[in-house]
Amino acid sequence: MKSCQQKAMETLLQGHGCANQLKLIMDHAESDSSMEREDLAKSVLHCFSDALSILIDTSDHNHRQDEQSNNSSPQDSSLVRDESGRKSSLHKRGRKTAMAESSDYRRHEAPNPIYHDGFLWRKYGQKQIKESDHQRSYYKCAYTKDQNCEAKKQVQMIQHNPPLYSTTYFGHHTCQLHQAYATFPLDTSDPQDSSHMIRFDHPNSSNHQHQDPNQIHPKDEEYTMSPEKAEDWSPSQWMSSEVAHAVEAFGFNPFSDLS
DNA sequence: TGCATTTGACCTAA
DNA sequence: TTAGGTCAAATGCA
Repeated sequence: MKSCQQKAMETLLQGHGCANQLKLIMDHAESDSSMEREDLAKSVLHCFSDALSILIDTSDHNHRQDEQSNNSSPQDSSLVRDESGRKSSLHKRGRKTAMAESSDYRRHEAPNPIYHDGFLWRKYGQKQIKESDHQRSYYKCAYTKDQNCEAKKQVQMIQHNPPLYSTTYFGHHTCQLHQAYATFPLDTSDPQDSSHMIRFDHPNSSNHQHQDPNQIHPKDEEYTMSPEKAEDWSPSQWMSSEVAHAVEAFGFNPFSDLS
């Protein structure tokens, strides 16, 4: 397992180096290096996506090991317990069973729901689950139709205090994610901001309307970000929780040098 | 006006 | 019959 962490660290360090190079190039924006910037942006995004995959897999593996040790009873082996000790219906019935038992099923639990995990999601449903006090949100890849990508995820609060969210991924992304990100817009209208923040936006998405599809509507009692608060955003707030935790665990912040 | 989200209805497996 | 998953019209926002 340690090798996975090391692999993730190496990937993050690689991304760190690319980000630094990008910063240097942007500091000398008068030079015609748009191609180089694009390549570096690609590299940075690729590194974080890879690290993210590694960390999610690692987290999930640990979680399953915990479950196996906690559920030593054979008849309980197919059940997942949430933090309150309640047996989740995740593996119990219907389509859920087929989805959950597929090899493409990955689950992650964190104090914050994973909104910015490097992929662009579109919410297509929300449901009150009988055995849970909280609603479950259903997301599918934004490129489901465009690129026939079948990746999906479910986000559900499983514990209120302290908050704990379960994010379950189903299927693999078959969309050309990195290709799409390669052309993401860096808003150079404000050089200060552009040198501090790399946004994981897609130019064809409606994010240019400042409507983040991953942002939960206030109605959901989830999180929204005011412009004042956004100024105080640290990487741990806008990166996925996995990457942020890795940054903290490995004792460096790849973006701290960018200011 | 176009887009994403919301939400009630419908579908389907157990 | 029940409950989880999905669809699609309605709604809201920029």
